[in-house]
Amino acid sequence: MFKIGDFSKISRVPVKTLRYYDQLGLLKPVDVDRFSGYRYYAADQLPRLNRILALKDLGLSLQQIHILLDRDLDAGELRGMLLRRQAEIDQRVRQERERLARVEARLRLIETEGNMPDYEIVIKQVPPLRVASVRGVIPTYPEQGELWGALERELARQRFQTNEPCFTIYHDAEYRDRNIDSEVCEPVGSAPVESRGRVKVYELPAITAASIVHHGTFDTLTNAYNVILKWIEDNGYRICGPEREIYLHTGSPVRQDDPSYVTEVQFPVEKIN
Amino acid sequence: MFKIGDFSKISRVPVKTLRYYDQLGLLKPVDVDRFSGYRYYAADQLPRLNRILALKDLGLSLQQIHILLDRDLDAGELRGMLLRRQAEIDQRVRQERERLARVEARLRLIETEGNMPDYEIVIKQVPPLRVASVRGVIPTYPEQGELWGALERELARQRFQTNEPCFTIYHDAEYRDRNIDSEVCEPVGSAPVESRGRVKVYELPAITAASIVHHGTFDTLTNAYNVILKWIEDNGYRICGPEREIYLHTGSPVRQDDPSYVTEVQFPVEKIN
DNA sequence: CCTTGACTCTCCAGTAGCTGGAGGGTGTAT
DNA sequence: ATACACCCTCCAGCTACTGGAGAGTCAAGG
Repeated sequence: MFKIGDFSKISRVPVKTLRYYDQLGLLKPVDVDRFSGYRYYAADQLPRLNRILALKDLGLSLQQIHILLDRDLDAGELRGMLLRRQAEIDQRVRQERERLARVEARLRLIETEGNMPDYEIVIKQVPPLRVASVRGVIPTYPEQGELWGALERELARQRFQTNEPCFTIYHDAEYRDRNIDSEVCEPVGSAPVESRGRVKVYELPAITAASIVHHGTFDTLTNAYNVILKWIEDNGYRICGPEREIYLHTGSPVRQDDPSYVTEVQFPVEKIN
Repeated sequence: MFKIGDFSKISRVPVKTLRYYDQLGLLKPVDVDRFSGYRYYAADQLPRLNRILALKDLGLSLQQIHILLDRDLDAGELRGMLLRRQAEIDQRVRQERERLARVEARLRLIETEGNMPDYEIVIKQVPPLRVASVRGVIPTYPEQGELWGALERELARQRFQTNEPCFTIYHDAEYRDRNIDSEVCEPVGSAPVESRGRVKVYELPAITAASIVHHGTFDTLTNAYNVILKWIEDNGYRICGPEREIYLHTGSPVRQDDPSYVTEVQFPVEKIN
């Protein structure tokens, strides 16, 4: 019979941990003095403790170990848990490697640029979005106003007012500065709005998007485009849909030259391999 | 200006998380209504939030991010943190891969054996140990008693009494059942015990050991030896010193045939590569 | 028998980054 | 007026411990 300190020395498990395992019911001392509360362990409790350590070392939680040990070590059950663990660790390793790659990319960026980048790119899940939209080919960007006008008029007619940011989807597969196939959208949630004329109401599918936020006038927005496109390429993603340009400033009339404007660009992407 | 829910929708960050970041001072809303306590965020806070998300994604803690952002993004500091992170992740990946290997080994074991093994092997750090010992070549195992006798007599003479388990070190490089070079040891801690005659008092170095605990009579101890030797080979370790056999039963007279005996075998090992 | 020092006990708080819930106030639309 | 969505604060819980306070216990030495 060992007092907790001796048992701790033999097993190389901290006293606190032994007490914690006692509390969890994972490893109860064979005897507890009724008056002093002292815990007494027996040498033949070492196998159980070692089993706990071994399973813990495989990455199982104490709860899982508790279950396994108390069901008398059912091999099938253990196998199931280990298979799940295997998959988890496998994924874990992959994630950590990707993270490592990102850290390295960031380090290279610092080497070349000498300081923090002006932009951050974030991958986000965008949920399905019910929108009212007008799509059309416009000669040049400033003429998008006409599409917005059509959309606004119809929504006003249907007595709908949004408070969510509106955005444009650019359907061209490549960049152009003339004859741009653009679709101006306004989220309508579950409001009773219906398609009519050039205005279509429908649900955009959910996407996984690389996102960048630009702060400033529109004419410097191309910077953000360059940065995010490079990022997508560098980080093993592929563009898989038309990009969205989201106008985060509040207040409707879109002018090109307000330096307080905040615009988000989202490219739907998927991971390569 | 967005209420927290809208800002949450835009940024895809849960409301609770935004409140948490506010609490930490990591991202304060531009305005808080004095009366209702409502938080109001501005679109141009998105870059900061995204920077937080990006750095978090690299695995930095919120505390580290806080420091970085509030020192105006010192590139050198970030570089330092990222280099450290890189090393951490690198090690993490290695550890997880080793763990994966162990899980796979365990799964194979289950496949072949059909159930949980009887033994668990644990790697433990054994600290330096000051011992009194008697070493000698004994014809056969039962004759170890003579060495114990010599040790006990001398320690009794020096008025020393142990409460720690005693053990034997086997110095033969390979297994033999005759003329065994064995050293019987008793830990003496910092007690005032001195070498005298055949009894040597000195400090054993710390070791990293693979350990197995055997429960039962001595004649089945070879099982444990077989299991641990196989384990060492299978798990990429190499034996790098003489093994220790530790007698964990309390009470001195060692008889061979007590089925309640608990014995631990420790092989000093090092990881290959 | 008393003291000293090592050991043990229980209980509480803290770790990181949230998440969930209770209980109550606010804002807008009908 | 009322319904409803939204917001607030505060508290508890997650994992596997770790550290500390304050108090009791044990064995040895004087």
